[in-house]
This record gives sequence, structure tokens and C-alpha cells, in this order.
Amino acid sequence: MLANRHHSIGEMCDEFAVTARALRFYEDEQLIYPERRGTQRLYSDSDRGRLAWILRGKRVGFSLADIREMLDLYDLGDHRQTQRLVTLERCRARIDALERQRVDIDATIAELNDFIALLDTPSKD
Amino acid sequence: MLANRHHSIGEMCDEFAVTARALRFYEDEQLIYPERRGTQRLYSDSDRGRLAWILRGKRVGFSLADIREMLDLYDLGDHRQTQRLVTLERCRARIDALERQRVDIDATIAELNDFIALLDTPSKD
DNA sequence: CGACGACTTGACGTTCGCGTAAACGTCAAC
DNA sequence: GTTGACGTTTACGCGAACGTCAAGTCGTCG
Repeated sequence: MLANRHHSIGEMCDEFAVTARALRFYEDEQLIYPERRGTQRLYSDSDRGRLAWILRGKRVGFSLADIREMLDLYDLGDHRQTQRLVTLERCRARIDALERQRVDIDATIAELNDFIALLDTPSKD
Repeated sequence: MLANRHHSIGEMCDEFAVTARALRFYEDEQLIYPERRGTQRLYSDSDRGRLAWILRGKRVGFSLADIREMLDLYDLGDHRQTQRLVTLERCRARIDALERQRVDIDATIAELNDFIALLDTPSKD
């Protein structure tokens, strides 16, 4: 495998199916810091790892701000214990939130069914 | 029961637990049309019905635009058959969407659990 | 008369994650 | 030299559902 090569922004876009605009935005938002050769961005394998992290975080519903916080803990020098713990806790909290969402969804479906029933009953006009 | 009385905006706010800003916004968005006495808004019982409709629609996840469309069908002169049918279909579509959301939530929870497992495995640094 | 509270309109601010030009630089290929 | 693909920055826009002033109007109670 070709490790430690540098990738252009276009290559990253292809590989991860994101737009260049998104990558630049993540950089603006301090989520990733590719090197530069002149003005061009050069993404290392480590940057690819961070991006994978970012995209996974997005998939599971974390905000970019949340993701940045967790990524920041990576460079903390305590062998990533803090990052591990914080991320663990965030994941658990997220799972709780999702489970609450599921309950809400079920309740909403029930209310919709009630509504449908109400629409089926003839009204008195 | 005291029917056909008129209610001030403040009374409506208290009864339905919404802000006056929201009620004015719904009016701007053509969801409700209270009468005026001078500049003051007067909400009839029919307006209260519409508002109840609006809030129920919001609870089950319809956008205000969706709700307006459905409310507009009320005044169609076909004894509300069209409204009934359209609303029925929207409700069914909404239920489908919610069920898909629930599937997504379950998948996300699964991915989070995988992630947690991954965090628990010792890494090689 | 004057204060007070409820109400009015108008308009800008908020949150999130980028999209979408505009206008320009850089580099290799032809 | 020129074309084309790719890259760059800056900056405004969007969509949803209101929040939050600002500045004024209206009616009423004492």
C-alpha cells in the first residue's frame, strides 16, 4: 500500500465523496489542517484519518462543533485517554438522544394514525 | 360553553402556549386570518380551530408550507373531500418518512455502538 | 391628565452546513 | 503562446421558524 503520500484536494473529494467547498469549510472551522505547497493543500494520511473521523461523526449526527472538540482532544498528549473517554460519553449521550427520538417518532406516528381516524369519521357539516 | 366569542392575541397565547410573534408569523405566512377591530386582532372560534390544526401539524412534523396547503383546501366548496384525501395522503407519506427515519436511527445507533467498541479496543501507539 | 399595559408594524439576527458565483493563480500539455 | 483542468480567496445566499429589539398606537384606570 502506498502510505504517506500526499493527496490533492480533488483526490480527497473523489475518495470521500465530498466537495472541495466542504473540505475548505472544515479547514475554516478548524477541523483539519492540511499542509501547503504554495497555496495548494496537501492532505497526508493522517489528514485522511481525521476526515474519516469527521464524516463518521456527521453520519451519526454530531455537529461540526462537537466533532472539532473531540478531534482537538486527539493532540492532548495523554495517549488519547481523554479523547477516548469524552468521545465515549458523547456517543452514549447521542445514543440516548436517538432513543428518545425514536420514542418521539413512535408517538408521532400514533398521533398521525389518530388524525387519520379523525379524517375518516364523517363530520357534522 | 361560550361559543363564538372573540379572543385577543394574548388570550390565544395563553391558551395555546405560543408567542404572539408566532401568531403574527402564521398570519404573515397566510395560515390564519383573524379579523381586526382597528389594528387589534380578533380570533374567532374558527380561528382557534385553525390554530389547533396548525399546531397539530407542527407536532407531527409538517412544515408550515405543508400546513398552509392543507388548510387552503378547507375552503374549497367540495365539502372538504379534497382536503380529507390530500391530508390523508400526506399523513401516510409522513408515516412512511418517519418509519424510514426510525430505520436510520437504528442504523446510527448500531454504528455508534461499533464506534464505542472501537474506542474500547487498545490501539497500537 | 398621565401612566400603564397590551398591542401594533418593521426589520434585522439567529443556527447549520455548506452552495454558488466572481475573479484570479498555477501548471502541464499541445 | 494558449488552452484546459485544477486550484485559490472572499463573500453573500439559503431555508425554517421564529426571537428580539425599536418605536410607536390604543384603550383604560385612577
